Amino acid sequence: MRFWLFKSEPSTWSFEQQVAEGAKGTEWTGVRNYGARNFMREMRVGDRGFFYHSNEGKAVVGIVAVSAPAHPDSTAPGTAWECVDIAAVCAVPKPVTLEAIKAEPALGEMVLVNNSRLSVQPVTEAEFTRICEMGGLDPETARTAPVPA
DNA sequence: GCCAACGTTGGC
DNA sequence: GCCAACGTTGGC
Repeated sequence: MRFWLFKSEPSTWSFEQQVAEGAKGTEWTGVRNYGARNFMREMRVGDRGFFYHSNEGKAVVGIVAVSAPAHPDSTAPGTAWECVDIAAVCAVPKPVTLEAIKAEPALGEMVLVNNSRLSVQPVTEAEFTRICEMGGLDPETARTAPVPA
């Protein structure tokens, strides 16, 4: 299992909206960056990720799971762009802010810190674990809890 | 609202 | 294939 980070402006698509969509999940459409697309191609069903609110909140607010592998993005012309489907697993009890992430030495190598504009990013297992801890969420639960219906 | 960083586009 | 111009993102 690998770990990822999905970034969204809450005014466009929030974690609360993601939760409301349930286990089937939703297409993570709109990514128009080749690096981000390539990461989505590497994703497998069951991989876990963080849901990050950019601009407003600027914090990791939830855990998601990949519910469908990469497929053409129906909102893009042609088939050059792809997306995966993701489903909400659970909220992070204490959202982990960008400020807190930057202040944590163990997270200094995160893509979020070093390339803040990439909207889909890989996260290492160590980073995943540390952020769960900071957010008051048992990392084992974050990795293994089933997606609620 | 500003601006820096970055990715993409398009002219050469 | 290079690079300047431009648009967008996202933190501040």
